[in-house]
Amino acid sequence: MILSTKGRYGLKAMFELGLHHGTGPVPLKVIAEKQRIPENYLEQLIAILRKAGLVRSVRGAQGGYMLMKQPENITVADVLLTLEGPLAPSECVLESESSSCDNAEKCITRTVWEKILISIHDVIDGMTLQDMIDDHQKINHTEENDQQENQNVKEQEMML
Amino acid sequence: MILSTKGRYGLKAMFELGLHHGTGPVPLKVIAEKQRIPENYLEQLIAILRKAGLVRSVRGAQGGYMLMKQPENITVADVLLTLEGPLAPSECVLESESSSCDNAEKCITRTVWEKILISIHDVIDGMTLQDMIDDHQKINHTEENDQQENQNVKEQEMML
DNA sequence: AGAATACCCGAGTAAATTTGTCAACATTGG
DNA sequence: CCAATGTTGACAAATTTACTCGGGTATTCT
Repeated sequence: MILSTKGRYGLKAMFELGLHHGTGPVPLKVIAEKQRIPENYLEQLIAILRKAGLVRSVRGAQGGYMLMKQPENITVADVLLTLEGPLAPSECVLESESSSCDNAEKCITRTVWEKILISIHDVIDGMTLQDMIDDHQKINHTEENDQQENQNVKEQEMML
Repeated sequence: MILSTKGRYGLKAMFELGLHHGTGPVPLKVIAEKQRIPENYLEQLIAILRKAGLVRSVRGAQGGYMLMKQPENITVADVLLTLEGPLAPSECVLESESSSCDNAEKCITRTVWEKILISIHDVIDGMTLQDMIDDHQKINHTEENDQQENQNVKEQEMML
């Protein structure tokens, strides 16, 4: 697996927060249950996201977490890079270590890693939480366009 | 890092074999030294590549390894998938496990993983060992086009 | 034949990472 | 106050990585 559960759980959690954006803080417990993430573990992950400035917390009863920015201003890359670190196929294509690859301009495999890295970033930089929410709405509506609206809400609660 | 040393070492080794393609078997020791790979470890990796039908071996003195197919018929994907397994960002986008994602059509993060997977495959399926060799030759010639040919050979030995 | 060379195979393992768990504490709303 | 919730840091089992090692087998050269 290319991504660890950190990135996978983290994006799910952020998507969940996106769904509830503008409706007050969402408790950790709720995020964990709806997205099927171990609550104690999510605790650690969301702390990382908070320190990175992607979510903010409200302490105390009726507290919880909410997105720090609008869903259209948070990319998938923001979330994944925060939790996973750089998604480089090989260390030699990290900006911080460009000098460590002593024969950088001669290493042919390096150009392969660069192309992979670029293509990954094409995807994750170009996709925001809002895009994910839009996709989600679209799927929901095309599948249940003859059902009641409150049913839609109930279905949303079950999304992975 | 997205790839482990298996994939990274493996592609380097295959590239090295590509450089020597058509000139008889290359001993493991030579591959290991030129590509700076621990010889004992490479032994294991190349065994996997051999079982996958990507290289063949010639035993005995003056033996070694060579590509099973032409460099233009071996893709980067062939090598990486053999050594790393599927390069899926998440297990839910594996063909073998499509049913394990019980809410497959509803899981929005899954569509993100799918897009990443597709973009990675666009790169690795579309690139062969011959492409890498061509790139390598091009770099070599533009940098040393006024030097002797035997110097070129010596430089090749030093490539990572 | 015998030595050198090379591949083959399986066990072991130290270090790092992953994937959590747990407990105590701080803060807030009612 | 007290119940709900976030905050923090320590701990740890399980897995993976990245090898090392040792002995065995096969082939070729001289």
